[in-house]
Amino acid sequence: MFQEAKSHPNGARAGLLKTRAATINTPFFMPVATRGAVKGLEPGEVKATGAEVLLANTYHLHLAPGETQVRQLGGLHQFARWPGPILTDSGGFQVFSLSHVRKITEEGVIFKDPASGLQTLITPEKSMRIQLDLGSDIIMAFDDLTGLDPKKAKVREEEAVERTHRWLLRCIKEFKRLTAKTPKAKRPLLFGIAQGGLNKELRRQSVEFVQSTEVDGLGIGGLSVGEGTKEMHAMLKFLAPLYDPSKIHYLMGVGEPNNMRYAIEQGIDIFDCVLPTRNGRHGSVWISGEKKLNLKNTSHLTDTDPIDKACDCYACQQGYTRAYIRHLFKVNDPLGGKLASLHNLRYLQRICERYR
RNA sequence: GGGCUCGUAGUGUAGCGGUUAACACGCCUCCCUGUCACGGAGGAGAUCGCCGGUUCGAUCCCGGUCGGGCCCG
Repeated sequence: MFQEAKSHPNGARAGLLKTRAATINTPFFMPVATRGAVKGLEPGEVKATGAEVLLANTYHLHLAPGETQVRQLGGLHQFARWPGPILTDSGGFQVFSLSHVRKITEEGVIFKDPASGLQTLITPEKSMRIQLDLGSDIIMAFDDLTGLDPKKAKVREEEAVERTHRWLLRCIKEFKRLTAKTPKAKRPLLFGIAQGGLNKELRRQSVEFVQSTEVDGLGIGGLSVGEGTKEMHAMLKFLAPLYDPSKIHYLMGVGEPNNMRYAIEQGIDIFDCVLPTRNGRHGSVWISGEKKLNLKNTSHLTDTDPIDKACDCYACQQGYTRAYIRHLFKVNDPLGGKLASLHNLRYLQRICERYR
């Protein structure tokens, strides 16, 4: 359940999201723990960056170790030692990101696991079951996400939006069936996802449709998939007045600092993104002044500054120099990626904290 | 002293009588948005040990020379 506490003339708002695991202040950013871990980081380290909710992935955890295994081991919270809320992505994004190894039908999506070669059918119903088995606190509807292929975009986009809506109804039905006996306070939340690519009319219809259902939150999907910043911002601005203020608004996959700020001022409450951790592991960090720094660059060979003098993250506070972290990257020590990840995560958390 | 073998980018290796000499690693720069991802894309870098010969043309063939390695005395 979401409760708006205050809003700012700039469009940003702060509030509380009540989940069965904890009540969280919004806006917030979720680090991505696809397979149950924020790559290379322990839960305590992630928490220390200010993160309170983690995002895990239905498809990846279904493949390994499997939801039955996770359930038998006490659920994802127990398994991964993260007591806070966990949001699970439905596997819908993999319809897009693994588009070369999947086939969409009305029933669901057949994925071919590139590692084992095994084929798996994920349907809206199955996605609900997996997420409940995992023990997720915020369950995402299974959606159909298109890319931005300019040739097929229009037809495919309409089809994707309509299918996403049909699948949402199936998700809700299955979710209700499976949680019928669960007391309301112990039930996870269910978020629906609006699609529509860069088509405003489709987007409007989709947002309105999703908000008209019984979902607890509205996910904005299908952005940050290759469109330019201008297009994305224009869409966020267009959508802002359409949101139901009593619902929470989750912009899926966005986490580039500028985009996040912009989105918060367009009424967005939740974010997730792989950028802070993936970029971190690849040596790229954000520093004050909206700058990006590549720690692997030779210019840091003898650089005794911390990543960012103004930063309060663990890596900067410990006094690790850019020269040292560069060295770690050069010799392939995972500590480099870890420190940079912690730094980037903290950078995004500070943005959210300021808005709160 | 005799025989054999090797010498090509920072390193390790390909290669072939014929236009810009290949590959891996390393190096440099950029990229990454609901994670197939310690990943991806570009780039710099070699007078092919040296001298001479054969040839229309030599990194490649021949001779010499220098350097490394192995074997026999």
